[in-house]
Amino acid sequence: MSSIKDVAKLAGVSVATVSRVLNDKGYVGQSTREKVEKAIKELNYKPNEIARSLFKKQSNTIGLIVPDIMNPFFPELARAVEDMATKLGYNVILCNSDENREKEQAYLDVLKQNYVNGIIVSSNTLTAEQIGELNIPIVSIDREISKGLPTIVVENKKGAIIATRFLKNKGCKRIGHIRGTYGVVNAEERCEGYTDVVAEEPWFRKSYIVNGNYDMESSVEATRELLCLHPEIDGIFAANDIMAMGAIKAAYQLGKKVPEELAIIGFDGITISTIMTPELTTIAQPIYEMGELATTILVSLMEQQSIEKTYYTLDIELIERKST
Amino acid sequence: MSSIKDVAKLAGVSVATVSRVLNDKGYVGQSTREKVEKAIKELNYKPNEIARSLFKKQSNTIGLIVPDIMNPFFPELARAVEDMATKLGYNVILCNSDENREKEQAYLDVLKQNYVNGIIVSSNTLTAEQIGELNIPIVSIDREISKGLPTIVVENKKGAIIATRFLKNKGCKRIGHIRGTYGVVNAEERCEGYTDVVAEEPWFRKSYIVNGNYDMESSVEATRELLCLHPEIDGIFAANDIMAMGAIKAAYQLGKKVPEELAIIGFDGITISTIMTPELTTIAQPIYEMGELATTILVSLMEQQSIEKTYYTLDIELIERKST
DNA sequence: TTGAAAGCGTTACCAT
DNA sequence: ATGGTAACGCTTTCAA
Repeated sequence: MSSIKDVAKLAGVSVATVSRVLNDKGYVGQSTREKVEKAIKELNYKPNEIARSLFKKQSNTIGLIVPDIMNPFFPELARAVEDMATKLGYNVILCNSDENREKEQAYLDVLKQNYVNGIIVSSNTLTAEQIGELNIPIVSIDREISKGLPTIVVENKKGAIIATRFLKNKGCKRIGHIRGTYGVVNAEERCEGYTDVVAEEPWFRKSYIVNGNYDMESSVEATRELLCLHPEIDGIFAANDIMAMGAIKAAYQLGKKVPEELAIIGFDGITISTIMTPELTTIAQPIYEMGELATTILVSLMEQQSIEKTYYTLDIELIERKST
Repeated sequence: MSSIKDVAKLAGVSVATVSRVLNDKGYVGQSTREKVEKAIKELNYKPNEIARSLFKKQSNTIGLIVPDIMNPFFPELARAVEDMATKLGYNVILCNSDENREKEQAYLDVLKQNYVNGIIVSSNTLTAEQIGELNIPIVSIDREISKGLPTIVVENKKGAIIATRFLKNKGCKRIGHIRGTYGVVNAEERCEGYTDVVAEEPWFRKSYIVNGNYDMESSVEATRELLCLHPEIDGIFAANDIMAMGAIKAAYQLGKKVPEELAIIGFDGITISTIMTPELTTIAQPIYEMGELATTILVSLMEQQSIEKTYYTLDIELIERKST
């Protein structure tokens, strides 16, 4: 790989001059510029980003930390972040924290050591102080960390309320809930929303709520338990789509017809939920938009542009399909 | 952030000494080492990876370029690569090429400019020469680029043959094929396998093969066309699971029962294929193993360890579930 | 308008 | 056993 020195030598100028044309900064004569450009092309020279980063203390990169890359929600989000980041001239490093505090901290260190300009994170272990110490722009997505931090979330509670009410209006007499991962903010909020709606029902008991881990397996398991314990259940609100899909599967295994005997509604609106049979009814988040918005805000922060607002609560939308 | 100089100053030694204890290289006295370690802890010092990379011309990072991060196959692969890379002490940068030549080239440049130690790529536009020019270890996964290059693939043709024969043995009289993306090697191979089995059938015509793009939408579309043109079809081999899921959906829309009136088999064995209703019969690739193997091989290459073999054709496995 | 040189944070070589 | 220093490839300040 040729370096700036090679270009300078070939063009018969100093490296300073080459740097100037590279960055379009400072004065450089027309003919000199042409010479340099010719040399660059001839050598197929590409600036060394590492050296640049060392000097600038910035690497033109943003980090994206997600808790579970196997949940389609996050690839969809990642896709949006990547698209927007590319558009704005940044690269993205995708990190999978596995919902694990140590891994997350390790990635944070790595990102910092690699001079990322900013980080988008979906975390429930990170605290506001930790972020403060990091001393680099961060936006939180999908999960609120602290009211004061730049954040993109949706109205989780409201969504859960809509979902549960919807089930009720559909005629469900007994509604169960598959909770999201214990300790995750949005899981709490969605559970609260559900509870708000059913708390007053005479039939309601704590055991109508079972724990899942936002993944399929745990949901199949949880749903089976739930349905064995409460065979009278005729409606389930799952805290995300993957778990809703797991619930459908469990219902199928137990010989319950969806939606005839059991209505199921999810949360997220991931693309894949449309190809289930039956297609999944869900509370859809504007996933792509969330990713774009997070990126835009982060970049504004990084580039110190003043922005009106950094905490966004996006709206969700009930999409009725065939599982209810 | 504190630098090596700060540590040296605090410990009352030279930066060279600090570097020695950091890397456990060269002589350093016991008491000196302790002083330095104390200073490191006190300052919470973390070496600057960028500076390290600049000197070493290596960034302790491997690049992973995939064509479509929305297809669950690739997150699963990415997950395996990431796990193994972390285990071996490397970070991974995930890039989504979108099956697009320019994006791919751009990422290749970016990775190179960032001194990645090696790259794992799933590509059908990349040529052997391009890779040679890159002058950095590369392993190709999921798609063969050239026989001479380190490669992890599966027996695509054999898998396709097994799939098609299986449909035949199940009693299907007319079998159609949803092809993968045009121009992608494994799509060709899978199509060949299918053709091998049905070519001699009296009913067979070219129009039993329709084109999909390895994604859901295109497959729904293609399947509808196929079934309208050939309503007599009672078996479909889709070149990947996502398209098989699309086919199930299309069948459902057209009022065809799966598997009673139409058997459908996919290819890949992605996790999500188990939660369809009906669960998808598929030719499963050992996805996680492929990712691990690719990473192991790449790292061996990077660390110049001699390795016996670099071209791996892994075996596939027919998993019979409910869609056939 | 251009060039020389310092500096970014490391590592490794050469002295001592 | 330890320290000084050149070098990695770039940007920017200061002089000319």
